Amino acid sequence: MQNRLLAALPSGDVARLSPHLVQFELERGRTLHEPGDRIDHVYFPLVGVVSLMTLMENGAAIESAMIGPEGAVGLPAAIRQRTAISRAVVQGKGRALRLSAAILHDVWTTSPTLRDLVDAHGEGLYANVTQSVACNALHSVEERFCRWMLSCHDRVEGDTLALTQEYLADMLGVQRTTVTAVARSLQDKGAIRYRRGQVDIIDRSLLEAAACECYGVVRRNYDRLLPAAERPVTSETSAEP
Amino acid sequence: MQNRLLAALPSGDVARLSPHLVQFELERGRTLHEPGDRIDHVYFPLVGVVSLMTLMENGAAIESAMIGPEGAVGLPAAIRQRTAISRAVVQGKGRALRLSAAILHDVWTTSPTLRDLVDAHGEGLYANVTQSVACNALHSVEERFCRWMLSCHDRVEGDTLALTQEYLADMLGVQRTTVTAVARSLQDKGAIRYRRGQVDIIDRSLLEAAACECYGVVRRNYDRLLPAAERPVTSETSAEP
DNA sequence: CTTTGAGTGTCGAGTCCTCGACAGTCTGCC
DNA sequence: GGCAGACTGTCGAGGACTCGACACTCAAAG
Repeated sequence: MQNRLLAALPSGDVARLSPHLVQFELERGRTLHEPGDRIDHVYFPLVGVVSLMTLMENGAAIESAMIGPEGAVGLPAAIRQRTAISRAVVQGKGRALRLSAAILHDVWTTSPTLRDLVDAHGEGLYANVTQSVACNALHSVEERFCRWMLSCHDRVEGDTLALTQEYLADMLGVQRTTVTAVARSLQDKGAIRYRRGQVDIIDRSLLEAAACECYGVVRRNYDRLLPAAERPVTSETSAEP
Repeated sequence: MQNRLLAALPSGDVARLSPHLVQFELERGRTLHEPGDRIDHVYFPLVGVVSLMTLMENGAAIESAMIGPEGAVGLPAAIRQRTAISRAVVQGKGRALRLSAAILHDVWTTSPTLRDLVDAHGEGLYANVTQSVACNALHSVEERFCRWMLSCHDRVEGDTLALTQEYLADMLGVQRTTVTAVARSLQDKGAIRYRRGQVDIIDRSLLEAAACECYGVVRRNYDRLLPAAERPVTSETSAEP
């Protein structure tokens, strides 16, 4: 699996960037930046998920967007040389390529393709957040739970997600007991199976049926804006086993 | 009252833009663009509010952001020559300056100040939407009602807002009966007074006390990113009568 | 092998908000 | 002046989610 932004760059740009791309292990729970931090590095996930969290004054943190191999963490802020406005937390184990913001900015000034990609990424991210505004106001916890599982599943390898119900409750901004009830119900339906800190996706189509439209809307947006993923993971394209 | 983006431009840029700035009346309820529309014009509100709405498949529309004299409608899409992703609806009567996207793009290519302002506007808007994600998940209807009233009050002249409870219910994504109850309660407290399709703000400090933190967070963000408003409207800066 | 702590199951009271329904009231228009 | 339509008031049943509490279970560390 590869990063869709890097994959879309012409070879000339890749040649200029690659000497500065550093392999970086995404360790679960690690914070990449806090609100107010200056952005010195950009992370291009290859596998794995990074959550962008909005912090509230009482310490609550809720996910505003999820970034995986379709994007990069810190992109707009790095280019504009600004500070971060959210907290970026590694959600699931994975790998990324790290790049210094200065190098990225250099290449950005001379590469129209990179500029286009940065813009496309920004638009996809904005559309994602915009959709979440509506989603959090209008959709049930079960719908949002399923949307979240699917988004996550798209961005990692395999069908097992390492996360606790408490963690997920924070992401969604609800009580743990509510997550427990929803998870239980989805397990009874055969959509997922979970153990301590681990969720297996058993039947993706059941999740898709129970998720709100927001999952598909955001996904189609990215597909429209960025070159196709190397390994498509939509159910429509999956072959029989 | 003036548009903060235009006010921050150097005189050379203003000279190039002003022949193409057209006075435009913001009429309540008018749609400036729909999702998917090509953006041919950008609107710089002088007084009044435009709501950016996210549309759902079932026809529901919910506000993702509010734009007034601190910003512009269609900015990022016009510069990048992309299509709109939300519906833009005029919320309250007002005036704006309209500018062709092509002209804006021309000046943008040569003016670093304009590029900075566009970036700042984008960051403010993104921060606004991000905050709303959390707000919609965590805050009560009364808190969000107050946040909305304050945001709106900042962007119009006078203390009277022309809007129905049904309209506001749509914006917040809740039932009208809930809005009625909240409005009633705030009127009893002496914060507002309302009649058919009209709300007077009686005691702004009561609204501020009942609003969630999101109002202040977003406002301070814009103040940090853009040059100060001509007519500050924060309670802190108000003088005694 | 035991202990410890993290993760999950469950319960129940209580609150917020939904959803549908209908009655009243104001405004503008004919 | 009266009518139609838009706007607001109110009610009540019901559902979704909160909030605090406590018991249980598993996994890893000692």
